[in-house]
Amino acid sequence: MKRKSVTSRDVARLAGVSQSAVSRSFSPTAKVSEKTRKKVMEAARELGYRPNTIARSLITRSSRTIAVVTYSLENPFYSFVLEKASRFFQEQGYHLLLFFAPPGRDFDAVIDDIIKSQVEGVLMLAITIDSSQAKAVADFDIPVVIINRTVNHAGISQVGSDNYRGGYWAASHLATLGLSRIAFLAGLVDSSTSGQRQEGFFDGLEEHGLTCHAMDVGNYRYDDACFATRRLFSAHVVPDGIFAANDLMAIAAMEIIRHEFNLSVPDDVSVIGFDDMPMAAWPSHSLTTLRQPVDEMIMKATELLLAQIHGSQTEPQYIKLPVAPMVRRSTRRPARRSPPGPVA
Amino acid sequence: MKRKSVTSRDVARLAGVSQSAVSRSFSPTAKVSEKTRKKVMEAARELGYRPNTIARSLITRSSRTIAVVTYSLENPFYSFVLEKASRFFQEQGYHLLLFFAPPGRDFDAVIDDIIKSQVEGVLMLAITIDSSQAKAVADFDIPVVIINRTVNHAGISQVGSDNYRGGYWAASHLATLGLSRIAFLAGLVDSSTSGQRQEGFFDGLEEHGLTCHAMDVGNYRYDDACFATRRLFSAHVVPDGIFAANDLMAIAAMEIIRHEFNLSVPDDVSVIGFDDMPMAAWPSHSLTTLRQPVDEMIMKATELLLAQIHGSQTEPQYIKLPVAPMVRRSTRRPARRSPPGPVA
DNA sequence: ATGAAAGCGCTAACAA
DNA sequence: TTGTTAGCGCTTTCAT
Repeated sequence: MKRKSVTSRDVARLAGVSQSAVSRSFSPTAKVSEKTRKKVMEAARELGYRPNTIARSLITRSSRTIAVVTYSLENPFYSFVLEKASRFFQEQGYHLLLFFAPPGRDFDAVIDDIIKSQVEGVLMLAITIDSSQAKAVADFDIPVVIINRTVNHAGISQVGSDNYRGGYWAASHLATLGLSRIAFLAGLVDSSTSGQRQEGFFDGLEEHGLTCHAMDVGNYRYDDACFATRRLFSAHVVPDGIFAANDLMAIAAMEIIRHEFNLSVPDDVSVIGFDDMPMAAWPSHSLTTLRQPVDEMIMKATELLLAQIHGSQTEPQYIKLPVAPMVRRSTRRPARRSPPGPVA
Repeated sequence: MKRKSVTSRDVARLAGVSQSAVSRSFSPTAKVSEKTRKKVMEAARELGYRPNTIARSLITRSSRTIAVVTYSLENPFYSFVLEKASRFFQEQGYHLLLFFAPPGRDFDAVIDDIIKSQVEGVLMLAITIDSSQAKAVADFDIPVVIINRTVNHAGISQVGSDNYRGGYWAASHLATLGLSRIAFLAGLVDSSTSGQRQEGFFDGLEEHGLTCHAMDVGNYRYDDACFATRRLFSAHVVPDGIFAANDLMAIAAMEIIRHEFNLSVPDDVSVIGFDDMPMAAWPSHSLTTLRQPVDEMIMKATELLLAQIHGSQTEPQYIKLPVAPMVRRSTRRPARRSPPGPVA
């Protein structure tokens, strides 16, 4: 049945019905007699007919397509989010258009591309956009939900977790361990997440009468985090605690600390990450980290986007979910306190 | 300029030109006077006009869209491939439609979906399809390239690496190390890759007068590989060498061997993987593995798909690239041979 | 170089 | 229930 393009007209002709009868037969809600539908389906099968989704989209002005935008999949946290969210939308009958943010900051072209492609919604994964870009999309009435990044321009729904409190907890935990040379390994410098985690971290240190001993930037990437760690540990006085703005960088730091500087984690250096990606729990790493409720984030984000598409939710939402500390073996045991019994 | 839908007619009216002039102005190849184009662009900007890609696709019958199909992104190897290939197509001006294979074997619905969406090509990542499914797509003259899986039905281009020789090398290497209880950790049982690696592995063992000591299945997944490893090491006689059909499973095996059975890799057990994903080189794992030339695979696959789309390459290609052994520290040093000098 | 007109393949009124 | 008709927004002849 190899034919270049079988249209509903061809099917109609073969089935001896009108072209609109064919259209109706392929619409689940339309009312067609069983007899007609059967004839149509038979003819369709014989010709190998498939309704042309593009033509349908043009007239219904609904593409049933959602754009997902991400900047990289190096971090397994985001490939996980991508897969989960995609499967969700796929189950809901949506198609997924995937966009990668280009290396530079030239994001406008992608925004333009997204608008032209007539998607019904946009899901952004950790994409930092500025307010003019946000406005460009909003002006086209395309619902947008952004995961794990906040943008100052209102009008865009955001789902994230409590980065500030996460950073604060990290500082408190390291301080309570009795450490004093605590360093921060930052993510992408212009990302809201890294900024908020840092802020909470600094405030937490201050609360314990400490200041940040050193700081470097790993751009949320493995390689960059390795370089940053080498710099931190080439200093005259090396850190005894590190808070990295995500797990990937935390693991990179541990690799370097252990295998290049021959120091022990956690005996010489305690390390804390952020995300709790699956790998963080692998025994080799056993990384103490802040768990982002990723399933809940995905659920909220996808449902929110769908609600906005269906018009049942017009106000943008700003959802901040709590993070949960996962204490594992990359941080040392707390300093000995007075025992519970009578003092010795 | 928030308007629900600005069409080329609206722009034409404002610019005082015909609708076709607008269309031409947005087509790089069309011949329009500079004056007209300027007027049009001005009006377009003022109204916030964006050409409707869907309408364009309908008439040009070219969607400039490619479908990428994958079954999971748990394995970083595939998120890497996905990202690289996507960026390539994006740079070539194509859109990417992302499909995940459903959990069960019900792949027909996805195939149907892909055909209906009028994509110009399909890139399958490690997707096992049967010949009827392959035929369904081929009948619609949609070019397909499969990465890392072979399908028996001809007519579909395939890009992979030499799984058989990889398996053979793994067996030889372990045998040369003087090991004798060598086990195989299989991937997805119905995948061609796992089968071919196993075949080469078994033949390699036989060549050295060995047989496979034990075998289990890890489905290419981390968790399943952990379970499989536990079973292998709960046996009366435990393996002293393992060849896993991919890196992810090999690393899982090492985690279990080291941290649950307190054995040493490589002193007690040597482990070999397949893929050489970036993580394999991390010092903690330092996994001996077979490197798949992933960049080359992506390049070949994307170029091949493009060539088929443009009609310059009609015959399906079957490309098998060589793999390269990467010897790291998860396999022990070779057994001492007679020294190069005079025998002691 | 420009405008008028004819569709691309489909859905959705409207009649019958 | 069915067929007829009118577009969806665009590209592309064909005259001018």
